[in-house]
Amino acid sequence: MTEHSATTSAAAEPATARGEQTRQLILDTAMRLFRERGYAQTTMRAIATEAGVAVGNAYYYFASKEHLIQEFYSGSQAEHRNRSAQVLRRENDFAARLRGVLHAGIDVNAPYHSFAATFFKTAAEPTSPLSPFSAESSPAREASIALFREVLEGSTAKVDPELRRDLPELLWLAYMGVILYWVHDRSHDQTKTRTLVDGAVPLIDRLVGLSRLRVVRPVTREVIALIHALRH
Amino acid sequence: MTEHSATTSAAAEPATARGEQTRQLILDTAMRLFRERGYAQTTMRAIATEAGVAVGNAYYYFASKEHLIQEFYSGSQAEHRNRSAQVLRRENDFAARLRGVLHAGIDVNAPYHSFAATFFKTAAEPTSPLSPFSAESSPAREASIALFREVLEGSTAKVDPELRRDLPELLWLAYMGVILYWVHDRSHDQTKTRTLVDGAVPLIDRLVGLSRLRVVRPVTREVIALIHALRH
DNA sequence: GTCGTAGTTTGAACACGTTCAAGAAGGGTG
DNA sequence: CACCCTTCTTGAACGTGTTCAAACTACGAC
Repeated sequence: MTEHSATTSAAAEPATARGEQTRQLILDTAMRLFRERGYAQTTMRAIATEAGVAVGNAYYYFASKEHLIQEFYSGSQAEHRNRSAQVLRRENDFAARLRGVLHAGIDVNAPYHSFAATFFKTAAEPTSPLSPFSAESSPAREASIALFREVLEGSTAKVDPELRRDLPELLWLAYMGVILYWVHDRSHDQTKTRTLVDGAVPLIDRLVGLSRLRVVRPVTREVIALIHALRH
Repeated sequence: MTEHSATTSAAAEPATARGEQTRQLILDTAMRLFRERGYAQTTMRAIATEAGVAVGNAYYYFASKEHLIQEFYSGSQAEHRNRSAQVLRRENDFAARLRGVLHAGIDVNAPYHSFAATFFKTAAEPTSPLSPFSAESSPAREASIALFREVLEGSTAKVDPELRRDLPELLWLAYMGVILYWVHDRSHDQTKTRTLVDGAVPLIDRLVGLSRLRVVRPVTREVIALIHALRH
């Protein structure tokens, strides 16, 4: 499963109302137990029992235990967009918009911090479909990048036109960095991650502003060329 | 095991020559099988059988299957220091030294790229003792940071004195970033990671050089203050 | 030589994720 | 109503990581 993926016996999309209901029941039960006991301490048997179905039934709808988490992932992403929309409507300063969206991302995920670690563990594995870089999560990634495109485009920021095209992806990458820090953040209520955001945003803002200066321009070009060469 | 660590029934350090021998035999067998078949495809039973011992014996010396990998981790780190030493003796230009050490890091790990992903998966989990940020791998981390301190101190680079103290840690962090990219790098012979290093090093070099300029100084201070606030 | 103890080794047993062949429900078609 | 076919459900069985009580080994003390 690790070295060769692809064999994932794709779980079924429910085709009937009954199916949809069962799927939702299993998912809700799983999420509840994950929150109550943690991911590792929640067995598939426990989920099935609590949901009142057979173990195999869970595997009819979800290819694996980890795939149960992917659901929460896309759910939280939608919620992230919602909460960001408020800030984006209010602000038009680039730094304020970026800061708002980053904080919104933390807000949305905060309730799951305790088992986000487990999710992250899987996501970090390159062959995993849950990896934020994988083809399988490409739609989710694109949606997230689109959010940062909106941060930029709705703002008054003046940016090197060539950088403008790639900046949303870079901001998304920075967001991934924030998440990475957040996952490891053991401080109370993850306040340190807030500090990181509040400290990093002005720096990014200044950097982006500088990108247009004639002296810095060549460096900007260099960076852009590099990330183009590195993209998959 | 995920949410609450600590319970790790610590595996024994061999106290006799016989023990030392068995431990080494198990480790060698495991590493061979990992390379031959990949991590996931290698069962503890297979390791035990091939090594000619009982399954339980492997667990006497290694707390878990993943702990077998930690051994390779510290081994590769020693090898990284060795190989870096050659470059560090030859060069005294900061960029050249940094580039050399980063490439050495990739060289050393290249043979294990196929299953480094699995290792990384575990290392990414915050609660794991294998995490490069964990207390348990603190000695390894310190050793690695020391390597980057040598990169800096043996060089002719002029650096803001306040930054000088923290720069090695930042370089180590950049190295972690390179490794992160490398793990996900699917290009032939991971040539893209080489591109990343060759592209990023001049940028870092320029940035470090700028840190002393009167205009940039306040930003430098800001960055330093931020990373101090964020350190655990 | 016998005993005691620390160190080592064993393999059956356990828990959990996952699979799969068999069957049940549901509902359209004649 | 009888039939078929898709969709869904079941739970026993499998493979694998891990545990543990019991046994074995080595070796110094007496």
